[in-house]
Amino acid sequence: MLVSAPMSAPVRVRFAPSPTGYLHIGGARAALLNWLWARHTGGKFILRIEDTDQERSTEDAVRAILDGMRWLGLDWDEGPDVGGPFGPYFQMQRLGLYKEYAEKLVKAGKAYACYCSKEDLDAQRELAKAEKRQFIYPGTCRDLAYDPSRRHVIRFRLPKLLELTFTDLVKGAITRPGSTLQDEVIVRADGVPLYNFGAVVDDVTMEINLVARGDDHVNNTAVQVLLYEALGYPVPAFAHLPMILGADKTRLSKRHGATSVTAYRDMGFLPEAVVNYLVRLGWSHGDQEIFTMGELVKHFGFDHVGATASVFNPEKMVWVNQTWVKSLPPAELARRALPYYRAAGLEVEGDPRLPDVAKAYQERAKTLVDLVSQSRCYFAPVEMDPKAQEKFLGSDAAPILQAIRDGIAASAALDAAGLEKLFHDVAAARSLGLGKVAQPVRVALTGGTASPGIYDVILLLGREESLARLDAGLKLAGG
RNA sequence: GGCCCCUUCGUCUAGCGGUUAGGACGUCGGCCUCUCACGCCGAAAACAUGGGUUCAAGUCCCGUAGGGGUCACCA
Repeated sequence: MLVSAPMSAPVRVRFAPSPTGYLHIGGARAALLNWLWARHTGGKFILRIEDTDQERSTEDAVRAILDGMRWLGLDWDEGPDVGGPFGPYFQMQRLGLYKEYAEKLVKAGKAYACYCSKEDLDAQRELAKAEKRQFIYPGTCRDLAYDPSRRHVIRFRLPKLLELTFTDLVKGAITRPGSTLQDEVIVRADGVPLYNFGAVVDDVTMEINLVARGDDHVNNTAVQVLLYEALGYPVPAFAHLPMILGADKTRLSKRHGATSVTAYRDMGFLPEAVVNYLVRLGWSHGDQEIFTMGELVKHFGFDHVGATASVFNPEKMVWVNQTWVKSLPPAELARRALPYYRAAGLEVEGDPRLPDVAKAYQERAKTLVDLVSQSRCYFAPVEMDPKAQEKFLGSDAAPILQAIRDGIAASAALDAAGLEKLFHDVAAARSLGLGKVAQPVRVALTGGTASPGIYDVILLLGREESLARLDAGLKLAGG
């Protein structure tokens, strides 16, 4: 008989990564949705490290995952570093617990020792494959006497059943024929539990009442439901989140480019934007595209998580990021850009122009890296683009540069209105369009053809630097 | 191959029996303009397919096709 966890209990959800690599996009989304649900309901978000695969788990990966989550702003109420009442939160530190629960099952006849060798089982699998048969463990050791002195694993004794149905919050009812299930190994020969058992024991003991995870786990769920029952605990609610695919519609992987969240940090994405993009991949709230964390917490629910896998679209993520870059207060944007300036070798710390630079560039920068590279001319010598020079700093530019130079040198105080008058006067005196005046000046001042409004550029550079660069430009123009 | 899940513009999606099938990214055209952006206006672009149920189906049911996932002493 299935027992459902009472949903009136405070929500306890978890993210349980295995530390075999960095925090990837898919894991980040699973973590995010769990976190949002916990915050939405006022429940708890637990972080548990499933490090029972000793071959592949590393401490570096643990660090990378915690890093990624912190960067995204996903704080956990219980877990590594913060502890909690149901710890420890690393599975390898909970071995005694699994042993205890496994022994309970064995004593109750719900699990048994299996002495089959890996080699033997592999051979049986091969044979089945050759005969185009499905291999299901035949229960060879089901009724053997328990002999702890022989090397053995523990297998779950599958109850007789026609089929098993559980309800998924995003996919609805999912039914699995009992004939496709088998006596799964739940504890290895070395006493370390396997995923299906470790996760269930932990979810039970940590009082998790909603399990939201990638839908690559749907096929594990039937056995897990049976394990909850065998252990005598209520079954939690499940929400299986569709995969994130690459452009070729296969599961997102390294082949598809950057897949770690920290790679996006390094590329100059804002965490708000990554969160915003990831949540919209599969979840929606009407037509709204841009959400603050607060709005997400307010509106998020599994009822609007779609059941279909979605393709990761880097262009749209860039757009989301750009939208966020535009919306940050300039001083804040400047503060966020600091590490990226440093990474680019630019010493900008304490430069009072920073917020103004950010303001001038925030609607043209798609990322923080972009912001830095576009604005480096204020913090480093001009790097002249040869094509720009050839096109705009010819001999005909010399008198224009000279006129602007003289105008700036003669002006009492530099301001936008004065500069506008100067440029218009210079243009009018020669019957030129404003562009004919502004472009050579822009190239002389920035080294390129694209920049914010020319008056803003001059104001950012200041009188001395502007004059110096105009002089240098004059030299190049043969003036 | 068995089993499970999925199927609205190229992509992310709205839709929860009656809509000119809406929005967003991207694309294309135009406006704005000192460049680049931003912004604004406009265009092309979708219900995989075949049967049902119903007065009425993108919405419900079944089949087919396609896609994804999973079949370990990995998670």
